[in-house]
Amino acid sequence: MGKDPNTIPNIIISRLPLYYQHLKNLQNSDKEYISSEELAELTGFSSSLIRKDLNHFGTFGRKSYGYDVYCLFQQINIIMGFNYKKKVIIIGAGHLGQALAYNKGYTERGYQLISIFDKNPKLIDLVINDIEIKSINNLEKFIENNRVDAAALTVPGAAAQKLTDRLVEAGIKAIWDFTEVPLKVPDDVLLQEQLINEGLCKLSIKMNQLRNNGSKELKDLKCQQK
Amino acid sequence: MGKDPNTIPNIIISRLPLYYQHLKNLQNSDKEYISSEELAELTGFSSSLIRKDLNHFGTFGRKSYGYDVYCLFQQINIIMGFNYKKKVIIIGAGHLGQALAYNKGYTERGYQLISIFDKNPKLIDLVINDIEIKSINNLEKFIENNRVDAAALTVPGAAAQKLTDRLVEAGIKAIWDFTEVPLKVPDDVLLQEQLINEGLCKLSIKMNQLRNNGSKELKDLKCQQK
DNA sequence: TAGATTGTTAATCGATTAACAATC
DNA sequence: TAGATTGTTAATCGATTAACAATC
Repeated sequence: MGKDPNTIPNIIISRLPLYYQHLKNLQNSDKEYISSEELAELTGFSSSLIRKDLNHFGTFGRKSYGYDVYCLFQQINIIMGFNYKKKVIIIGAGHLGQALAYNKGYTERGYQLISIFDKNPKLIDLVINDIEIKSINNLEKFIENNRVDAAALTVPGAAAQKLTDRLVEAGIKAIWDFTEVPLKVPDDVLLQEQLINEGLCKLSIKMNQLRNNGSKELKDLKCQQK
Repeated sequence: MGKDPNTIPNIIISRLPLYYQHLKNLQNSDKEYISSEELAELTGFSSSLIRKDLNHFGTFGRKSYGYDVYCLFQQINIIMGFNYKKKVIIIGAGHLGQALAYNKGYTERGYQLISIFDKNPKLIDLVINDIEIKSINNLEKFIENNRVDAAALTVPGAAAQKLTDRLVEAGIKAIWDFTEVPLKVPDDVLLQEQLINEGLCKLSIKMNQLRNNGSKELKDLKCQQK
């Protein structure tokens, strides 16, 4: 699977969202062409790496000009599958689930948010950003009657595996997981973790390094017990 | 800087949040020891890599037993700087900012959320999770009177750079950035991107690969124009 | 034409894995 | 003791960078 020559290497996949982000932002500029060197400046990756990443998918550049900003963005959209329409639902209408209902990121990435589910009777029938919160009791029926390509999971950790099982059982093949608990899914189901607090972790680590002046103190730690 | 032998390699930093997550979840189990092989099962990293990562910081294991689940968690907390207290504010009380006000991830990571700011008069004085939304006009005064270690930025892209400049000017050294626009900060300010839609991107790429049966069609793309 | 910048190969660098002695 | 599992070295693997011919 990882050896299929047609599979995109994970290391490239990890950089694609950032390429997308910058090329999207460049669409509003008056820039027609951008060089790999300028993209390097923006993304922090080396120009050489960028040229190599792009050449994995095809030939996009124009020698001595660079890359056509509009065209490259179109190609990145194709590579990321954004021109393919996907329907998504949100499971859990708590604070995070509601915020995700207002997220502006779906459409440009080819997603359409079609429903939100919760078990709390006080939330059911509430309308969030034009989308009515439905009872979780109706989840299976809804999936049966509507093509649903992906589900965002924003429920408390304790409920997460049970709801995952229901989603899988109902035929969902892609889960965007915001819970911070380990979930089990069959091999044919895509499980994408979104560690909402990852940035908080990394900032803490880096602040700590600065405090320690190069984390000298993080060198010979020990577990005390025998 | 990257060559300082006391600096934690970025590649290890990138794995630490996941180690933390799993060790935290293990605290509630009755497991006393965990082997690198079991951690490999949980995290998806190889046991060899895990042992090597941990040995970067010290000696935590017990031969033939594995790692003490409680003690290793304590050490990871130290490594990540979570036992050091940090005060954080949120800039932007929109849907995402409000959801972040309810985020349960601060305390366990050593953060304390102390204030939220917005420019919308309708939001000012509103209380979210016991925290009063303050006018952005009072930002500088607040930072002057309170130690603030980090700021979460959840404002519209158009306002992002201006507010970043104000935060930097006021002395903030760490920014947790949820905007999807490129921000400029001085070298001594930590800027941590949190691409909220990254998971949506990766799911789309992977769904697309499956559709294309190994993305054969993503091999010889071209920009049409001459 | 001279200058710029790509696409791509070869060289380098660094990260991961395999293996195993040490030892609990 | 026999079995398990660490810590660590050496070997391998893969990713990044340097370099440059091609060419716009």
